[in-house]
Amino acid sequence: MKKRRNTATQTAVLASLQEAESALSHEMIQEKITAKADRTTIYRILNRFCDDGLVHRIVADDGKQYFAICSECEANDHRHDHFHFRCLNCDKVECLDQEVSVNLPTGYRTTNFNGVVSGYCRACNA
Amino acid sequence: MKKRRNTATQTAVLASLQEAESALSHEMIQEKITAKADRTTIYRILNRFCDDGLVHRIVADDGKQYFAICSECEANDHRHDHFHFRCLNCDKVECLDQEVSVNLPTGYRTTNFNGVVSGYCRACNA
DNA sequence: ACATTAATTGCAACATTGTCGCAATTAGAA
DNA sequence: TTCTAATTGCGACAATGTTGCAATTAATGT
Repeated sequence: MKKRRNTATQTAVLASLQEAESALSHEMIQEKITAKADRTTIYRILNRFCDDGLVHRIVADDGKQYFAICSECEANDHRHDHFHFRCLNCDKVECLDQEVSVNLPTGYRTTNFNGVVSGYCRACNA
Repeated sequence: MKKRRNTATQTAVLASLQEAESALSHEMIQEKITAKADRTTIYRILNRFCDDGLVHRIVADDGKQYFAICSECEANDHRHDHFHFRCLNCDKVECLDQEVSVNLPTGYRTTNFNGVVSGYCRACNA
């Protein structure tokens, strides 16, 4: 693993993800952190977090990337084979803790799982 | 359902999807069809096909949209709750016929399923 | 065959998302 | 403090997808 430094922006991004109860897009993060930081920097920080296995990336069905802390990954060998739910109204992306195993044809090798279900969450479903 | 017309481009796009053994991105379609057509037109045709339930849209983990004919949907009430596999090397996106049911928290309503697994297909895995 | 009407197209412009190169900062170690 | 490499900010860029609007054109009726 490459050597890392501690910077204010980095800490702020991490904190925003830790406080969040759902996955955050780059835009949401930028709005959350008070310290002003360049768009590019935040993207780079997030990519670094992903590389380091600190955070995992979800590509939702809006084509956008969302990021969430790997809360239980340290323990269980870093699997992200669970679904996420994206609310079409409030844009919240949250984890559904339902592990899924996908059967692949022989000879296939998988490196990434990305399952997103979208619809309306309880708050927005009224 | 809105009234539709038959045009050459539309037919060509549909044919390219029917001939394909996998889901196609807009770009792949444009390369496949001989008739020259504007990028915008193809996007609009594909959106129309989706609206009409002729085709379904997959958003892969590269953030791009892929389109595939609804082969078995006429019959079984139009569910797309199966996974797709995207090869990181040859970019092919194919259906995995494994139906998945996702358990949602109460009060949630889902309108769209989007499951993509990526990795290397048999041909590219060598 | 012709006229009418509305669906479709092409073009330009635009928004958004995400990445990259490069010079300037800056955290952490010596 | 000094050095080195990680990080940042800025600008530019690529890619994807959408929209407005004028021009075509397929399908319908006469």
